[in-house]
Amino acid sequence: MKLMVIDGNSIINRAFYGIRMLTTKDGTPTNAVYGFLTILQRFLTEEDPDGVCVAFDLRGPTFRHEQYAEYKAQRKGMPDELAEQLPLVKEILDAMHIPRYEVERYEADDLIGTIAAQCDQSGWDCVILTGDKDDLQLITDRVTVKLVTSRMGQTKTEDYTPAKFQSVYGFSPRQFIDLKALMGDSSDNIPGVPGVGEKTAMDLILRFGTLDRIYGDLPALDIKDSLRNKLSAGAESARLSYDLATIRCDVPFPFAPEETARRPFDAQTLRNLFLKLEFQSLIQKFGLAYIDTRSKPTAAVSVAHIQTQAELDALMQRIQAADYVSVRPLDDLDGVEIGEADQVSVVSWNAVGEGYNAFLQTLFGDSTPKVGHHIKDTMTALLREGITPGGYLFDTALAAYLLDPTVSDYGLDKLADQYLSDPSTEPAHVIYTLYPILKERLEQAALTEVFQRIELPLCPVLAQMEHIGFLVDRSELRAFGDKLSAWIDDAQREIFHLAGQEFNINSPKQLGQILFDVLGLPPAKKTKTGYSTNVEVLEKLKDQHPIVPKIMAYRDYTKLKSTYVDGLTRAIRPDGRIHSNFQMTVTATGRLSSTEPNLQNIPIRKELGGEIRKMFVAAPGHVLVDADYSQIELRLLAHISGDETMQAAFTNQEDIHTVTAAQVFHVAPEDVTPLMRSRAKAVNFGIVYGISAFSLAQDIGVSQIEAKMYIENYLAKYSGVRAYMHDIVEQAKSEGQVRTLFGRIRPLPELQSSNFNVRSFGERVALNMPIQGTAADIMKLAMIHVDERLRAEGLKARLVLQVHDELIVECPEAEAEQVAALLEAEMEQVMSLAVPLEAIAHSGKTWFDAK
DNA sequence: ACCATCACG
DNA sequence: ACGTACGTGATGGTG
Repeated sequence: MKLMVIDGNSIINRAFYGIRMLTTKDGTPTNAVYGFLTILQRFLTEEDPDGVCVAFDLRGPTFRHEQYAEYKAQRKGMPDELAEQLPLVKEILDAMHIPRYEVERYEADDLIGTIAAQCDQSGWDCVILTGDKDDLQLITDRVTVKLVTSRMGQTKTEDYTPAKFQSVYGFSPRQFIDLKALMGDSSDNIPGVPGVGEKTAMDLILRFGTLDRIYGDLPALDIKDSLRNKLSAGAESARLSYDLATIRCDVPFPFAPEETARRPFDAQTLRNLFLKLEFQSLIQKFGLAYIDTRSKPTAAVSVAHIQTQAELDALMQRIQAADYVSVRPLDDLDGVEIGEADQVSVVSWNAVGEGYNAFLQTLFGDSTPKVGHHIKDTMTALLREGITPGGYLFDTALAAYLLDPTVSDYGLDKLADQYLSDPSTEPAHVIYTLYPILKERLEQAALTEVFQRIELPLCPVLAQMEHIGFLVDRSELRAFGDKLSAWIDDAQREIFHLAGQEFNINSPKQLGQILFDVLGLPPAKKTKTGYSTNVEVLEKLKDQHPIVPKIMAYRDYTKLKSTYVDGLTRAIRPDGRIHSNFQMTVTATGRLSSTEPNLQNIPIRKELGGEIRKMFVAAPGHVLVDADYSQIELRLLAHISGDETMQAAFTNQEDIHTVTAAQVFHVAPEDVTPLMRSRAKAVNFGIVYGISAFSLAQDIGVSQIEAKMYIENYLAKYSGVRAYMHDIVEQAKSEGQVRTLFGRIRPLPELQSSNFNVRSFGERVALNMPIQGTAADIMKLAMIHVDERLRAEGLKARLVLQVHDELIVECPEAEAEQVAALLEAEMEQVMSLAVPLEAIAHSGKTWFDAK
């Protein structure tokens, strides 16, 4: 068994002086509390002790003052900002059910000594967490000290065992007292021997061991007479210091290690305290984000395997009488699990046969209220089975995503661990139990609107898109692939010839060796594994050796062949169409992602890449209508920041990059050159991403000084943007998160980091997420409205793809114009901003032609 | 499993 | 002084 005992005052002191000041909105200082809790949480995790407790000093005089009036006499009281944080720490420890000890007339050290001695007696190991070296004297085979030091905001610890102590000091832990008796301690006002400092004292202890040995035979000691005289004169002082420096291990207070046994936190109280102190990141770290007092212990869950039609009928009757049930499909809908309050029923095609399809029809129909987990996926599977899904109230995965979109996995096991006090092992029952809890959590986080208005209604739209897929011209794709193969062969042959040897061009390692070792070209950059050979590096080298442009062409061809021609060909289903997966719970900003295959990164920027888009086609007699938002993120920046100059540019339908160039370069708009416009465009993008002069310079190839000037000019002209950049970061720091205009959140624990890079990243995200995320919200709403209108107007047109600011609809040729107008209108009218939203539609037989 | 690279908004 | 723009996914190579 292992006990961790914490020197409360010492750790709180470290935290106070080691971390920059933090306060709540009403000015309560919190940095010491925050630091203490961070350290506590870290070592509870790292050490995983069986018991934990904290010892504190009390304000009044101690037995040492009675012995020696000067003891700690000159020590100033702690600053008010620190003193007022102490009761907060104690309140939090109480909510964590961690015992804390303070005894009149004794210091925390003495309590720790006594606790350590008790552990020794009871056969417990003891770890002392402290920032105070004095405790090193307590080290034994069972007692170790974790010494905390904080430098530059980084908390480090050193573990002192007897061996470690011996190797550092050269003598044993108990002799630490002898050392202090000789050298004294100015901060505690322990006198030591006048005239003997650290160096002399160390030397004496190393040679003679203890105070007793030194004074036992002072006249015969082999030392200089001057030192002998000092020791002699200071004898009484040394004895006193020895006494003062000795930590008491027999403080009369009742203690048994068992009483420190770890207990669950009072999660509700703790959470409320953290909310009051604005410790959003700690709510996450301590796993308090999802607690709910109303989650009661669940009754035992029975599992019934439905075998007969009669059982199935009985189940259906219960389902229709219930407020809701949970549904979890098994093996591609060959079966389903139904969750109710105290039971789970498994229904499978194998077991019930005939009646299964009718059962599914009712179960997934509009009039059966139900909840699920990743319901969009279930809906897509249902459409494949010819069933139109409806009646979904809730999706536990989507809810968990909205509560924290930065999590990588919303598996049921994980959610049960986080949200439920008494996790059931039956997945369908977990969904059933999670529903009311997550619903309440959404409400508390003000996320209900995003859930009800955006995420939930988007599910059937995406399911429909996945179900329909995008038609691909397989034979054209194959023909293009054959062309690429021939070009790749040619390029490879020439590369081998120019290199004078064969090697794997796809291997950055081998390519680096050829370019920089064999051919002697100058390496421009390195990665952590070797030379960098990326396109920027090759671009710089392309005039220095004919092999370089060949390699660039080879890379272009192989990328197109492997990822697009071969990759997409593999994804074509028997219906000739590609059915991508639109993930709703992946991005931290609220965007969708597209996988297996990814249709959101089909080439367009380079000419040859555009060929791939020509393979995405409309069915015979149909066309594609493609509509995209123009400058949606910059328009949102203009709206959200309130910058009137930028708003005017959009309201007057001016070209934003040209206007920006005129502002940044101090010229009239008609005098803006293409180079100026393209640089201004880079600045506009950079601003949205949370710009730095370094990166902007890198991006557009100007000096850092020049880039800095562009940014300065930009922010001088768009002063509302400057104010926004400042204000949003401040707001994010105080709230621990940012929000889109529709209320979607992203937590930002990075802003609390003591690491400069991590914190800077958090600041950039705080700028960007409200913009990128609001654009995502707007697009999702547009999709819901477009889908609704297409159906309401009886059109055959259907959405097939979304690429963040672009929608693609496939429709009969005759519908093209109506659909184009409908798309533009619905996209533009999603919401009214301080600037107009603009969407432009084109149509064509291929995706390439429809842009 | 991770890295480097490169495709997109 | 820090190290360097936001959000993604697929591929081939490597240890």
